[in-house]
Amino acid sequence: MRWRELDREACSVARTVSVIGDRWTLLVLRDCFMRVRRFEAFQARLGITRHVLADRLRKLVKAGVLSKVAYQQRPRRYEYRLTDAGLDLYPVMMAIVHWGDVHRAGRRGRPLLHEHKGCGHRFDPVTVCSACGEPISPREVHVHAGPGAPRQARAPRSAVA
Amino acid sequence: MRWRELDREACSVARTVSVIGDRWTLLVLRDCFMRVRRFEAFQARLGITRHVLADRLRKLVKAGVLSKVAYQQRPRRYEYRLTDAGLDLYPVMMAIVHWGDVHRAGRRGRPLLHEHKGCGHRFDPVTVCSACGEPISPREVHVHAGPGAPRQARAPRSAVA
DNA sequence: TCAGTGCGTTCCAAAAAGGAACCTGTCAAC
DNA sequence: GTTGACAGGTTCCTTTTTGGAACGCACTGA
Repeated sequence: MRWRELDREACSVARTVSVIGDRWTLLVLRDCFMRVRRFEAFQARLGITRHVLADRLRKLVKAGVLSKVAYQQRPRRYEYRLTDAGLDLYPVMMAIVHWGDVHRAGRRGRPLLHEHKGCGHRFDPVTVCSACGEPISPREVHVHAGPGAPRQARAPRSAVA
Repeated sequence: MRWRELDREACSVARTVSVIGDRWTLLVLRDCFMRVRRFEAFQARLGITRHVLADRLRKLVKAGVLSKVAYQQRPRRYEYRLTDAGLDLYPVMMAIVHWGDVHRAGRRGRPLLHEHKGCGHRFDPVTVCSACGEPISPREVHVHAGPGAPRQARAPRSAVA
């Protein structure tokens, strides 16, 4: 299977991965959430080659995750900002950060701490059920075929995808 | 920056991405959560080349996300199962699935539906604050340097990483 | 002995990434 | 009016990583 075919799979993981499933793309998005917006800034922070950066930004714009906004005319310059769809990737980022905090913090501890402005406390992200509010775990979830399932899909009895 | 240097960054996103930030790795993990465990099964489902599959499984085992368990002697055969650290990636997977469900479902609707055994309802994953239980959004989060922050880090005033 | 199964490895061509230099507008200073 | 700087790319060439198909090995069972 090639990269371009991924988004045609009847699987939400495959479709999302076709947008963000790349090491540089994930790091670019991390920086976007840290309010980095300009080509030179991404390049300096990431140490990515300019060629690859241009490619990734183009793809993210095309995917509707970033938008290119002119911040100056003559010469015309653009910055890249998260769209609403891009902001919706926040739970993905937080889940990634949290896994790293728990499993890769090293002996010095986690690099950053998060504070929730709403309640004023340090916190960790927790994934809960939208119906009952309890935290979810793989063993407590059943999966059923949805309306967009491939025809004749046998119910996959799985925990996720 | 090369792939191998990523895990030395003082950033939980970079460290996690150095483990799972690859299109095939994410799809392999998706299948792991769907109870796929054997080399042939991954290969048949994913259409990944055997070479790359062997490489990704090796890396995931080395990273402590999967473990190799013998399920038969003579000839010795192994299957790959999620470790506890691997199971902890569940929130990442669910966040990815959910983004795909919302933004890439297409007109037929989402491929799969999730049911929470605990409460018996269909649900979506929601990311909440561990302190107050409210859903979190990028604008409501402040970031502070933690104990593992790089020296002289100016507080990055950012939403995530 | 022969076919089949499970899990890889090897080999080669094609695609993607790394690295450094170069190009294009525009302004401002010398 | 030439030189430099800045922002945002593009070009060119080399090194790595994939894709694809074939092959190897250790068994089993007929």
